[in-house]
Amino acid sequence: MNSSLGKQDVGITVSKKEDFSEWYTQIVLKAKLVDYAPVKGLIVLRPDGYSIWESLRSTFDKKFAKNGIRNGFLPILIPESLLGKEQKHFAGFNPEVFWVTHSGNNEVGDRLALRPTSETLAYTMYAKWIQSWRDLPLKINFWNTALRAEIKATKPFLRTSEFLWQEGHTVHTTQEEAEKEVMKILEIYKNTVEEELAIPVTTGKKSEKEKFVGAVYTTTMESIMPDGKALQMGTSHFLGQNFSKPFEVKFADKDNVEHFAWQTSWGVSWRLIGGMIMTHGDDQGLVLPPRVAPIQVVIIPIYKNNEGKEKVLSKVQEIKETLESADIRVNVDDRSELSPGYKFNDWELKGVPLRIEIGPKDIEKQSIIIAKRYNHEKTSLGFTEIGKMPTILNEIQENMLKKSREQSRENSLEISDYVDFKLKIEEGGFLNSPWCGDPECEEKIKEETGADIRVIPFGSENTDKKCMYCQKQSVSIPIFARGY
RNA sequence: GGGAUCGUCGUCUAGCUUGGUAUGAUACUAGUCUGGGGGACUAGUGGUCGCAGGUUCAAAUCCUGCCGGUCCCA
Repeated sequence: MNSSLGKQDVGITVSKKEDFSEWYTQIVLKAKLVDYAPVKGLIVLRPDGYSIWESLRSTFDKKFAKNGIRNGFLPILIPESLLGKEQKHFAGFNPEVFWVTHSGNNEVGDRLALRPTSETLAYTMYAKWIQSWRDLPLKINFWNTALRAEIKATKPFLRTSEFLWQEGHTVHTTQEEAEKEVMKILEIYKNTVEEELAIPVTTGKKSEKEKFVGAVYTTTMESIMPDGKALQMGTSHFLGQNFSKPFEVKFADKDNVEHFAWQTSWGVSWRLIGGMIMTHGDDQGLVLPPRVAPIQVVIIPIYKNNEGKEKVLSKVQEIKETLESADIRVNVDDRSELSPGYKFNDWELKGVPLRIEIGPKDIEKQSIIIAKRYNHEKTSLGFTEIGKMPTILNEIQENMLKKSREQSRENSLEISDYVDFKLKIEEGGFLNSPWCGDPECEEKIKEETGADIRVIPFGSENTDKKCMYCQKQSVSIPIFARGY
């Protein structure tokens, strides 16, 4: 372990294939995305991690705004009386709620929950703000954190007691309009995750058993990770009137009759970052899609002791300015105390999508060396072609999505036979298998195989197959998998 | 929910069985030489041994409790 090779301590010491869990932990820590906080289950997001989140946030904000959604902010404390107003909702969240019971030395009257989610609080406010159909639709998004106590098996980004997310809450006059909104949001989620993070997702509905507590139904997007486990990437819920009734979110319609409103809620969290790390990372470290990379291009100048140094550095400066004027995020690694080889490894660990090497030899040849992070391809590029860099970055982005699409396709199977199912689930992956719709079969399958229904893909309903468990007529072909 | 395992300079680690004030590497600082895949030499800096009790003349080491990390299985 502590061999004389110091390099083993700096980089990733296990392989993704052989020890996935340990590999993931090393990446998030060594690429300096996060560190552990002093309290169990909580993490600190460092600048390289946070800027990925900021990038996602700004993309979502633009798309939300285009869809008429504005941002607001809600406080973190919710009184117990409010949280308990919708009973199923409360029962679902209660086991993992952190409670504030004191202010200073005094006990508080009504216990205060650190928000596990904000439906109850948001809708208390909405009830005050909405009187007429003219006040609708009301569409507000909240960027905040949610707290849900995770006692065991915490993992940075994937399972922590506090997580960064956005929660959107919309109110509509009709069921149709609300349901349309649910789908619209899911569409925004899907194309953002695929375009920005280069992770393919499957969209559809959750089963009754897996839906959001309090929702009429939940739509979801699911991804398959390289270790064969499923990761829920985001959900968009149709709440119907389940919350508008207890919270009295009512409006007077054009005919002056009072109606309960129709609602939606939806969210994605920093779990998306975890999915990105798992999907693209390799044994050298993190691999970032260009669109979310804090640094897209790193330039490493190479020179022999002053000889040619000036020439190299001035060319580097010139290239840097060219790239910056094309809106590329560039960093020049001019640390003099480190060798070029060290820098190569260092930036690979951090996942920078493209590296430029430039030294005296290149100056002579009027070209630079470019190395792509995601496929380790190293080629040379003439000075005159540097303007192509934005195109090259776009190609990297697209190819990363293509590559991960292939990966997920390879990890998806259609299985109709339960014996076969039990065998294949051990290898992980998405198994598309017919199901009768009975929660009892779902439960039994979960018990016997550890796999649950991740998503019932749109368009997989109405099959002519038999339920793989009970052999009755099936109603859909859900994706079963073991999940995070 | 069940089980296993770990915590010693920033990082990795020796020492723990058999108590006597902590070893080495790397990193860091300064300088010289280097520089195209984790460089070399010289000289330095850095640790209340996770925390709190207990046993003892004496605790990194033994005992108890707590905190935190990791992995496996439901």
